[in-house]
Amino acid sequence: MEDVARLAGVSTATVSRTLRGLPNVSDETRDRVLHAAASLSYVVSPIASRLASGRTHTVGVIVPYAARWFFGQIVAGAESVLREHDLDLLLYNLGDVAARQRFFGQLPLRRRVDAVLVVAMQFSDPEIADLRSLGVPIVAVGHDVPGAGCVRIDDVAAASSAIQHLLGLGHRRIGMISTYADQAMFLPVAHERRRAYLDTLTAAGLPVCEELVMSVPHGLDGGEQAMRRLLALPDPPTAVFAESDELAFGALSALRRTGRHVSVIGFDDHELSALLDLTTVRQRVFEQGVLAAGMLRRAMTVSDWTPEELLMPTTLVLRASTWPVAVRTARTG
Amino acid sequence: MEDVARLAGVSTATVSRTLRGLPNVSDETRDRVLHAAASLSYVVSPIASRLASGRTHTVGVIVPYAARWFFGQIVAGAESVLREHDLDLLLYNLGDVAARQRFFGQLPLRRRVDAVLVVAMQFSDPEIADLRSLGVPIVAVGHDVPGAGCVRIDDVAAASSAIQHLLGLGHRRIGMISTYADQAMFLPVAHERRRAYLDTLTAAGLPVCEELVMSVPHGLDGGEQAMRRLLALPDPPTAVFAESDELAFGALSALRRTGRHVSVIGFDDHELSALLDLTTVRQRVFEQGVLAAGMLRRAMTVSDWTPEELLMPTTLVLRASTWPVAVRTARTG
DNA sequence: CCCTCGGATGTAAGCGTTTGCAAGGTCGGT
DNA sequence: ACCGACCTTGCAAACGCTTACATCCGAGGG
Repeated sequence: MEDVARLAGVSTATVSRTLRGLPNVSDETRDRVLHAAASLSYVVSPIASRLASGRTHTVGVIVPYAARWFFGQIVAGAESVLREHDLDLLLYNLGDVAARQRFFGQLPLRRRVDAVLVVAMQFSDPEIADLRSLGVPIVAVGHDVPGAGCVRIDDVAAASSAIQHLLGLGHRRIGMISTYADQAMFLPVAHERRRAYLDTLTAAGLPVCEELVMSVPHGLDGGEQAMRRLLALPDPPTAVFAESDELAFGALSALRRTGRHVSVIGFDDHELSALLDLTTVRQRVFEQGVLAAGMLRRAMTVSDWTPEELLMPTTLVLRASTWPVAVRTARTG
Repeated sequence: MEDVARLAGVSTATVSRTLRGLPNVSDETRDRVLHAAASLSYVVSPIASRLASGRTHTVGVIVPYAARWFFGQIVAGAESVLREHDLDLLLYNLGDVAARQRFFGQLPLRRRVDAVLVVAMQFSDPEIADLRSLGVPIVAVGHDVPGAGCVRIDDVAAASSAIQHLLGLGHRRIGMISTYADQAMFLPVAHERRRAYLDTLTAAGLPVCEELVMSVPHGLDGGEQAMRRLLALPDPPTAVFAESDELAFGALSALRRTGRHVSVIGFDDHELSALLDLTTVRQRVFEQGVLAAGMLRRAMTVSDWTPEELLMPTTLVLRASTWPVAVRTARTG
């Protein structure tokens, strides 16, 4: 920077101001500095800049499973807007208990980020307190975190619409594939969607059969296993609601391999759902990442930011994996 | 840090040495410092540390499509080992031409990373020169970059084995779905796999029909579109080799919707390939990310590191999407 | 008993920016 | 011609560490 200053015949202070586009630099000086910088192919050292300014220009992103489709989309969405504003994104993948404990044990985000994005993770109160202690704004995607901004869908309403759809097709014995009992890392949506399932059935005057709710680890294998167990029941369901499309894929797989026919509805509208003709509840995932990043930016820029809440719409996407209950299986009208 | 030093009754230099685990600190002093740091819940400022030491503790990762399965796996694999060694990972998504031009225009990695990981991207000579000018070690995943380390599979051999499989099933009219002509961002593997396709057919004494090689944008839609065009040919292929599983999925979709029957073989062994019964060439993607990160670490640690090359094995995974050519379609033996 | 050597510790000079403050200049108003 | 307001620019003190170098000390060796 000194070299540039010398070449342009100004002080480093002016170079700094010019390069950051601050006002109060005359046009003529600005040109000279920019030329000097260009001719020396100089770029500011982000590190020194961060030290001096006290801003890290970085946001921490905490996800449970970075490699999973949903989280990949969120992160990609957030990345696209953060990148545009020259903000770095630091990804923390807390998929297993060990990683999580380490994370909260040493809190590596301290002094390191200007804001935090939490994606679909359920935290305990002390954990939330730890996060809060970072002293930076927090935005959550997919669920509420006390004191944090939030971009999400109405999980209960969306899941309920899925069940309504099945009810509308005449199904009365409806199963669910959930991950709610996953000890290692339960997702908040698991509980909301399960609750919606239970409440909607109850509201429809149907009995709730505990054995129809399977809890399995997330993923294809989980879905397959759950469906197999459902099929093995003495009185199997005629339709199944899966907490996510990936679970639904597994369910479809089990059905295909066993030659059985059960309506399946998923959740997310995964990029492959159309291919598999899966009826599902669509949410715009990438866009939620984009919006969350926008909110983060606001939180970092505006001095008196208060947590915002953004509710994204969902759509029921009808495909061939759900159909009216066969007359002979129907219990009632 | 001053506070810690005061509390422990030592100088900041000793605190620094202790906290970084350097030798030449007596056990007794070490304990005192650690206690002091703990009681003040002090952590070093990574930024100041980086400024002073001149090391960024960061590796830049350049991918063409962050949200795609393959790249997600690579990044997750790399992240898992980098995180373990407290290295930050800075993701650059150069999916479109604009992002790419911006990237090479301002080279935001300057002064910002200690190493670079390039994932399956083809660069022009000037672009490679730009990367080199960063003065840090470079490791590529999925293909060679001159002067860089490399973790990859033998694409030609692997693709060739796919074709051999089809030939072995008696197929003589074999199509290919490729992305080689994608102007925006061609992947190096597109060329290698296409070349393997052409060479293997030629070596088998078969004529190469240009019209059997479809180039489409990557993704499900691309695969579907390509298969539709292949099916529309006067003399359609009896088998198709897809550059990636995602393209193959699209192809399967087209087949299902049109009710036609063509053997399809993919490449990658995507997590959903088993579900769709897709025969494919398996490569261990996540693991390549892990290994690449390990190589990066070596490159950053060892002073006289020279580019290494790691070749990963691939496996042909036989499933139900390929079958012997029907007698009536067979042209020869 | 003196000298040397090596390990433990302290001192202080950076690392490359940002930014509060002060200085100098310009310009319009009176 | 003078004054104040405003704009441009420079000065220099942070920012919070790392690290080369100096210092001190006790232990061995001669």
